Amino acid sequence: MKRFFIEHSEAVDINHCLFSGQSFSWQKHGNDGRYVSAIINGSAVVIENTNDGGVVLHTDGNTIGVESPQVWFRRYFSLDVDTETLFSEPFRNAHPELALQLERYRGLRVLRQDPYETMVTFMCAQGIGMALIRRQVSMLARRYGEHVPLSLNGCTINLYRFPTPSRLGAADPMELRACTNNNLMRARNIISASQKVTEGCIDFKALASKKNTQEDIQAALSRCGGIGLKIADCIALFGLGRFDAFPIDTHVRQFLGLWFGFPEASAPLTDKNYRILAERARELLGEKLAGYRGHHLFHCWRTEVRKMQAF
DNA sequence: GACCAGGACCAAA
DNA sequence: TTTGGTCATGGT
Repeated sequence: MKRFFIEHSEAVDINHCLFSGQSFSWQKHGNDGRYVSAIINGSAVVIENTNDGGVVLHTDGNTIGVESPQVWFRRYFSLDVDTETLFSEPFRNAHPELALQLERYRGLRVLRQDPYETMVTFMCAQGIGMALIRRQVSMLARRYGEHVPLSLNGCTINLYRFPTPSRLGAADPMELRACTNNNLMRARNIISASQKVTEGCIDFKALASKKNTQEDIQAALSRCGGIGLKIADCIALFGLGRFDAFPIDTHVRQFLGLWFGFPEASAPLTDKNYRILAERARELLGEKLAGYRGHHLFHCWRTEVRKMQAF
């Protein structure tokens, strides 16, 4: 493993990032949890938290994907977004108590993750708890992903690459269902969507283009079975780097009602109501970074109000 | 034992 | 257009 010291002037709360950014593949190591590991863009990556204005990045090569580790870190943790001034002064004045709570999460980053991995992961996230979601993703990688043993400080860590689209596309649904909470429909949906990626019917690079509106992306992705508005928006936000996407789940709906008094938030989340709420949220938070800001609100809500289990 | 957990989808009203 | 049931299982 090679070591790269990554200095960053902006605050980065790695642990919150990795949980909140849906990075189910990360693993924590050591009693103090100082080391976290994963395979990103085909490279083994270990982040060592130094808590002194930097992190040490351990990788198995000089690049991650096609980028240098420094460039990768900046892009993956979206350090190009200034989270110090994420919420405008008018917003902070209008919601002073909330603004104070949000201060604690300034180091939270929305990650730019692999779109295919993001897609499959969120397809596993329907109507069940976090523990089950993480287990499904972990089982998929173990059963269908390539094994990568990693040596760190004399200990061996067993990592698994996330399966390729062609591997999952060729899987037997009856076998795959063991990894999808025994849900046969979900297994079939993942296989079908993976085939679409392999065949090029779903082209993430083209989808991410700024030329596409949120509606375009939602329409293209929800042609896949098992992907509705919410999952499509999650793929856009976390996998396509579209920080204007604003996914609304049960938690988002709750805080839109409680914190901002949106009357529509008390109604069920039908497609029509979803679109109304998303539009109102974009008006409140600004178009360009609505999803990024929404994720800070989400994480604050989950941590302060609805206690979520730790990373 | 009930209820909820980071939904999608179909049929019926 | 909205409502209700279904898929599934583990934690509280």
